[in-house]
Amino acid sequence: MDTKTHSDLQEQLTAYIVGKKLRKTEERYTILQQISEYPGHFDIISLHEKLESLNFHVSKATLYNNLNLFIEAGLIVRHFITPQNVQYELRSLAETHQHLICTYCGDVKEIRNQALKTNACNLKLRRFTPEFSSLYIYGTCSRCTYRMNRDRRKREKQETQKKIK
Amino acid sequence: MDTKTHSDLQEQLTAYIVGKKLRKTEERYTILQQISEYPGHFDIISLHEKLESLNFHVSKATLYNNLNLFIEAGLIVRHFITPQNVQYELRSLAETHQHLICTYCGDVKEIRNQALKTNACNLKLRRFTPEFSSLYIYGTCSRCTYRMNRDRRKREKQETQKKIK
DNA sequence: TTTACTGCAAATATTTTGCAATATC
DNA sequence: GATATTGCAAAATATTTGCAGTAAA
Repeated sequence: MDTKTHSDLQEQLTAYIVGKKLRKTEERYTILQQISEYPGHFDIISLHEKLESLNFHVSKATLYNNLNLFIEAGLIVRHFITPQNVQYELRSLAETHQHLICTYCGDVKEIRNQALKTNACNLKLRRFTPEFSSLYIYGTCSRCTYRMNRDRRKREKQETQKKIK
Repeated sequence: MDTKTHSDLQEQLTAYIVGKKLRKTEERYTILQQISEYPGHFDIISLHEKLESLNFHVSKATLYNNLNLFIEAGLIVRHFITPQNVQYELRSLAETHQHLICTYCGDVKEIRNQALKTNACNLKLRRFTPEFSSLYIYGTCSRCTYRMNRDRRKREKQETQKKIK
């Protein structure tokens, strides 16, 4: 685990909390600590279970509240894969990759492609200050491509046999 | 309204339906017709109301089913702004712009920036066939920036007056 | 005639909200 | 001491599912 990154996160959180005159609660720092240990995406349920397994009990409401706080503080980002599949990720991690999302099964993969990195955050826009950008590439994963081809072949075979009958 | 685009859409839908051995229902073509008239984003509720106002009654379930079908057919795309704010858009429109999403108020704006257009769909990826890509730029809209600065000034003023007392 | 599609309502899943208790500043 | 934060449960919201009836092929 990259402890430097984690203490950076702590500092960022503290700066945000102090700036907004909010309160430094144990929950906030413990939740952030656990988030910093994820090597990639996580969802609310997984995070809740992770905390429970450490005997650190927080309510879902508190998790939601604090994840929103972390998003506003720029520490994490939220990926809306589907309305039923919302994933969170450290912003510093999210900046390193793009997402492939299968339109059929909803599977998410990450790719690292330098050519796709946009300079969206350096844009000078009127009436908007960009902080972070995400590129989502939708398409068909190999498993779904295979499944669909197989189903089509099966269907065509049935058609042929019907005609023979 | 661009009728050429709309008949293109109809043709695409028919091709998809025939290819998958599905059925050409009145609902599908009427829903698609109404979608083609949107100049930008729309959500399920707006679409439902639009259809109701024409005395064309379809259930929400049918709308959801068919929007999913249209997505699979590549006619429309879905933008997950937040879990409570899911927007749809003609794919041909979505390809022309990028999205600015305010982290604080959830407001969505569109920008057209040629430099940000990626060639993600031309990528040769292993185990994935890209169809469509979306770039989301998160940040702070001018209204929220203003609101936050104003609140901070107000807070600081209160602090000062407290010390004076 | 087969079965995909639709409508309705119930079920499911996720996130938000209200409020009392607690903890931070 | 003032009030931000938490936990709990209820409420609100969005989407999916099951099933009976309808309609396309």
